[in-house]
Amino acid sequence: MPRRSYDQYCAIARALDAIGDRWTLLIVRELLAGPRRYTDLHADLPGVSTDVLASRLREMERDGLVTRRPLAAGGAANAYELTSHGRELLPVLAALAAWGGPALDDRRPTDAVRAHWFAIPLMARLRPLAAEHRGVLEVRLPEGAFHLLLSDGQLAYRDGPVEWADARLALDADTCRALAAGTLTAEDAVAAGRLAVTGDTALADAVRGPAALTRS
Amino acid sequence: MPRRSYDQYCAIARALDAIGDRWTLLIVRELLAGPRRYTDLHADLPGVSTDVLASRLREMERDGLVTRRPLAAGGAANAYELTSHGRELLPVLAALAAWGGPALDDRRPTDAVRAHWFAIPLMARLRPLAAEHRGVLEVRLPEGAFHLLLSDGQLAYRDGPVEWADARLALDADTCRALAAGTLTAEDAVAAGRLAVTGDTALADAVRGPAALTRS
DNA sequence: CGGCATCCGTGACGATACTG
DNA sequence: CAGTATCGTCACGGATGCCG
Repeated sequence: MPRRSYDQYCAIARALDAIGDRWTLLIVRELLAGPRRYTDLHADLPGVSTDVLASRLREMERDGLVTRRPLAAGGAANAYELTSHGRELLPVLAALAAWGGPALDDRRPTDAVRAHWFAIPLMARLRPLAAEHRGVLEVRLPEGAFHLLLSDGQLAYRDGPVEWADARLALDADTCRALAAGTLTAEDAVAAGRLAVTGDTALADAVRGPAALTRS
Repeated sequence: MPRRSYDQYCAIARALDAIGDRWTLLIVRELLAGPRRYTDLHADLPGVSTDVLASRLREMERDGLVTRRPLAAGGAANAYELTSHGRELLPVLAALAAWGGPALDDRRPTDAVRAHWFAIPLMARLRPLAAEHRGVLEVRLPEGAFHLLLSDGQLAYRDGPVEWADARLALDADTCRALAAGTLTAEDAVAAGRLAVTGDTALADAVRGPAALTRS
């Protein structure tokens, strides 16, 4: 809850009391990729000032969204991690991503880009796949890599590449945007040389197949 | 988009650029109940200052979320109405309501209450009903009334009572909260005298029946 | 070097008063 | 009724400094 509460007996207003402040939901987006350190967060949230980031993390800890854990005994390094209450914000971020996706049609020169920012939009389209497969799907973009964890219909993502993956995608940001938007199918992207799918697992075959990543 | 953009090539950041400002999503919540005038909005958004409300409406009009329409020729009265782009924010509000619902467990004496603020949480639980029935469902609380429009799986809500309804619910705010949270079934609420369902239509029977408004 | 705290300029916010 | 004008306060963003 921010300094200024809406003071309304309304579920939406209560939610906005907790996560309506500037940067808060973007911090959740970062922490959904796994535990991160202060410096990592600051690097992947271009534009946030140091004091605002520290202040938000403190508020989120107080509100039970985030826990702070020392990385090494005696060291000053902390890892910030979402609580289960914080992870439950994924549907909120997914809804926001679905609504804001079309606004990615114009890419401004001032825009920062990180690979894992495409994880949530992609997850929305991979949900049917997650119901039938489990495994690790790595996604490589020129800007970096992230990987998706599929198991029992559950989906999660982590930042960075991974040593072993059931399937790997290689593509650029615009292709990733088009796949997530449903304006491009994986088959068409492969045929156009914009997407490479590697791996000889069932998951890799499923990603290549016509059932996944179809046009919306 | 606010004066301060996040400048991130990310669907979530783009969405927050458009609707992340204070009060914006609550204005959407109000306008989802149908076209409203400035004074109506101001009355149902306790705490918002007049200039901020006017400023938000201007920004939302510029961003294509809202249209302004003169009510009478020559009169100064305008009606603000959501565009289809604005109405597509309903899933975002539904996700926020689902996440923020548990926070309604503590009702603070400073909290304002409006009946139609329960519409979105209730709609989430009535979605299966909307797939099978069409009609108008009025909900009366001590604080006021609203009604839900069901047709072909679509759900919408309007503020205020309605002349004719297929079914009417009468209950208090806490019962409504419990029904929306899934901690109370309609059958139990009727048995406890906390809920009255009137109407002799199929919709009324369905609301009374065990299939709708069950425990979560 | 990571993790903030402090200072400062700008702008957003909230309350009140006022106007066509 | 439907906003605009004014003003004090606070939040934000940028830069810098401190301290283990």
